[in-house]
Amino acid sequence: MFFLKDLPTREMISGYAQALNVVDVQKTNDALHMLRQASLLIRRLERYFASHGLSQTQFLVLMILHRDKSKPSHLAAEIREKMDISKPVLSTTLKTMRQRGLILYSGKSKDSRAKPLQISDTGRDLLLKLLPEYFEILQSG
Amino acid sequence: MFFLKDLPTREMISGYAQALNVVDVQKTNDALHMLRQASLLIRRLERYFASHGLSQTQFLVLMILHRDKSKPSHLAAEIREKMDISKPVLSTTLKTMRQRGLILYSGKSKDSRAKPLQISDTGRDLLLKLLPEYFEILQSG
DNA sequence: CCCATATAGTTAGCATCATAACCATAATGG
DNA sequence: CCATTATGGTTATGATGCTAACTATATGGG
Repeated sequence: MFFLKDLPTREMISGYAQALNVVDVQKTNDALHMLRQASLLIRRLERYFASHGLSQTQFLVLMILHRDKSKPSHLAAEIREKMDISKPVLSTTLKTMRQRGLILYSGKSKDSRAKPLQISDTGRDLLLKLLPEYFEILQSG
Repeated sequence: MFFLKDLPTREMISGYAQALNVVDVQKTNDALHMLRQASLLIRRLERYFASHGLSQTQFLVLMILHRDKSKPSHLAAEIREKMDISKPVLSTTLKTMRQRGLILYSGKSKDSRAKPLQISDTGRDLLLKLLPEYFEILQSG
């Protein structure tokens, strides 16, 4: 997250520019504004997810499981290919989601280390319930 | 942070659109791309700060203290007016920064609850050392 | 066949964020 | 002038993220 309320003005960036080899003042300014906008949006999304007991990560896992219908089950490793997130975090996230009944483990793999999992009906229902306002928030920016 | 690697395509959003009253597919698409771009950028910045033992929040506090030279000292409450951050987080952040010698408490206030603080020479030196690459990363987007 | 290396997933320890509740002092106003 | 309310700051607790180190199974070359 990026929490600065009053961004450096272009004049200020220009001030730094002389001393610091800032090549492109406009680009720097744009990047700072993007960070601020995105942070505000993410915060709104997180608040929304939290109001339904989900973290953003949990929501995204549901999205991934729901939208890829090419397979009946998925592995944590496959989810991780679609989500920039560390292995331990995904591991504990999935554990939490299983405890809440949002996903379930089933199916066998040739690889006995792997643990195939699927979205549950509960998970699917929750996701579908959240989607409309999710898109609304995305569009509100 | 927003960690989805493969964003929903416009076709996919359009698919949802019918069922979910997504008014503006383009806007939704743009918002998702902005989230992804900003997340990647923030991650790069955080990695950079971390390589110098700072969190993003600590860096921003240094920026605020350094750029506002209108006062010799600042209060936590004043910093908070410039940074969307909760009171406890700022409190512990400042505590950490003081232990590391990046800021120091001094000066008296009429209000005996308040604790005026300033950036230290160490803090200023570190900030100035980090600024060039900070701007470089911002421009690299 | 077996040892080295890679991979699936978990556990441990730490940092950072949030909210809620708290202490202490200021300010206000009947 | 004292009770209420507001404000500056801290502490407690819990969620989520990270890296490092671990277990266990697969895989591949000698």
